[in-house]
Amino acid sequence: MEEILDERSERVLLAVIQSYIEHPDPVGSRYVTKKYDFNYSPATIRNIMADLEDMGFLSQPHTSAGRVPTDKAYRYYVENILEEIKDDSDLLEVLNKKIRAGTEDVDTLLDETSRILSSISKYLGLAVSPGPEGSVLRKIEFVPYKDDRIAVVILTDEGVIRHKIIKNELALSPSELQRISNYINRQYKGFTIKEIRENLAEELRRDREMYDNLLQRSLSLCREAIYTYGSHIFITGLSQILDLPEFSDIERIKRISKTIEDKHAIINLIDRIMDSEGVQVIIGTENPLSEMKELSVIVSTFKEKGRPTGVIGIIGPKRMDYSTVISLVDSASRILTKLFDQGG
Amino acid sequence: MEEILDERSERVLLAVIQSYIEHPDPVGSRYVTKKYDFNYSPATIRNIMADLEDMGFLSQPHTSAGRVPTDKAYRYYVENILEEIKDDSDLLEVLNKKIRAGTEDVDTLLDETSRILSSISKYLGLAVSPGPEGSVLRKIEFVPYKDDRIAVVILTDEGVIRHKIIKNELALSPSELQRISNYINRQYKGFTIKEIRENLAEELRRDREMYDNLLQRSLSLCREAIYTYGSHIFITGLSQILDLPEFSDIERIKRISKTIEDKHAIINLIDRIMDSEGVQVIIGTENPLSEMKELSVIVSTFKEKGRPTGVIGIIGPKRMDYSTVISLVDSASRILTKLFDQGG
DNA sequence: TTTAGCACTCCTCATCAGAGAGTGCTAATA
DNA sequence: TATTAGCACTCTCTGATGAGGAGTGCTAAA
Repeated sequence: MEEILDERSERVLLAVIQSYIEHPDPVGSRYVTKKYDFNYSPATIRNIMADLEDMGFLSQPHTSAGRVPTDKAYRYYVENILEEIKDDSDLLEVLNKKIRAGTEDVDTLLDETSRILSSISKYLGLAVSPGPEGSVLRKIEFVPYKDDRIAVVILTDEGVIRHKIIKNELALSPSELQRISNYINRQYKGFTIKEIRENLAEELRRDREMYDNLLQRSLSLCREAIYTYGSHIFITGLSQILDLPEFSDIERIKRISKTIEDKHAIINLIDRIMDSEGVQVIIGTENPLSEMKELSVIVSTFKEKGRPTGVIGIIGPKRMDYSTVISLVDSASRILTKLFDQGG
Repeated sequence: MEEILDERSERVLLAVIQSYIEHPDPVGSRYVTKKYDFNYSPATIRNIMADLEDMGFLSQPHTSAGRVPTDKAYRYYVENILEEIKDDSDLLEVLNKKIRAGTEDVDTLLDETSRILSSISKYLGLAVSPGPEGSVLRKIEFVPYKDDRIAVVILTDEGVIRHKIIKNELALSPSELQRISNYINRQYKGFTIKEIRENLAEELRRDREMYDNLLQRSLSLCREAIYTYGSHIFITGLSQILDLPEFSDIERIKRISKTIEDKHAIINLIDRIMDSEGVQVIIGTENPLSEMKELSVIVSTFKEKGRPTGVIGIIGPKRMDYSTVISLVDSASRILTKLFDQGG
């Protein structure tokens, strides 16, 4: 599967990619020799580049243009060539400070993180809050609100807070609500939302005949409360990437802004990532979302108690500065993980 | 101040504007006579158009092009020509249904409303939740959370729910927190957040010497809780307006997307509107935000108990279909107002 | 007061040629 | 045998040119 290039070809490939990352113009053989002072003539480089094209690493927009890296080239670059990840302590400082200064509500924190990632990288910042599997119930409160309404507040170990208003169809009194809160808290604290959902379905089925009135009420109320619990997704910095030369094409901008608005699709994408360790790099067509075939996505999970809970990342053009971005995402996820383990 | 046009000029102006709204190409005299069958020749129309240009209603991109309406023309159009507002009951149906089906949390409701306005109008949807002046405290709860954290939940009469995590620096016990909740609720229920803020500052100053310990704690905790309370702003549908021909210019798109991201500026704009009755139309350069000089903003407040609480609206190109959009915004604000007065 | 006629202006679009960048191939070279 | 110089070729890009068209303003006639 994995092709190995001899050192010389690799150097040429690296040169083409680097040049293309700097400015998105097709790279010619002469330019490569001059800029990266090879000890070979343009003709030799041309031969090598022709070989690289045959192997699928480079492509030509048209016969007499220079070469452009393919997705395969970027993949090879990320896998094999990339220098060690540098810890950019300046940026980390900013990130760290901002994160600590802010509120501790996870949604706000992630929104902020996404913005920071965007402003440092000049690409799109991405952050996804813990979903039902990653959210451990800490406390649930049923607070009487207007006449026939109840406000439910859910607090999780991870720091996610969610609220919801539901109808008080059974006309439960404040003291009953208090008792229900207590019951659910006793019963389900420490379980993930997903586990609670499943448990609840089970119990409701089982208790249908046993018919303990308050219990039934509690359970169905609780079910309603956590029914809509899901990840929140933050994508920020659209105006940043509009400055990039590859987005001078309006059709592209349209596609991208539609993709960003469709958060549903992105949640699906994220689900696949949750199982993997470390920083994930998804280049162009590797992405199952075809709308993102001209973009690369760099993501990493952050963890709480060793379990992946959420995702942060950066979305940018394929010709992005991978080493910087990867280390940035990596560092950010470490910072968040540390923060979570302290704060938990 | 207000110029009056004779009927014939007005008809010509109307024709130019309507044509330009249909498609953004400069309108020529011949086209006007043909399309809107005037009983005059192109030459006559030309003379009229030249007069309208002198008066500042029309302008020419270049000597031998047709005419384009100026901001002044749109203003005149909106003030004088616009037919009566039509109640588009189909759209209202959709809006009404969607709004009722959704949750009752105001932020979610407004987000949804903004999306609906956008999808119906094909422009940007705008919605702003009640700020400190428009939010009447219904209930505040201090819930013990992690070790040294308190979750504060604020419920308002309008249906806004806000939560915040604050540090429990004074190590207050759950029962103390309960007592504080009770105290604040008794004291401040029915006041707006703004009033509470002012009151709180006052009381804190007064009590500094009197020194009732729990009271002091309650007040400062409460202050911290409502300190950050502010409007939330929802602007949706960027990808919608990218399809419009006037946004085929990238620089424009950049400007607009930057403007949208800077919600701060928009909040300022909104503040001015809160005092006015009915639907407001802000055309191009009338807008204090210079970044929006190529856009028009149609907004209206919605009310609770006769008091304006929030704002909804539509942002689009200047050559928008004003009568439809105005009636849409008007209807939407009525629906929300009704909803609020029932639900309150 | 209205309109026909006309010269004029300016934009748009297609065409074309020349410059430039880059290639692949071949033959000479180290 | 690997490398390189040379060269013909291909393709894009740019700017110039010119025809066509839409629309105007002005003048003079109806």
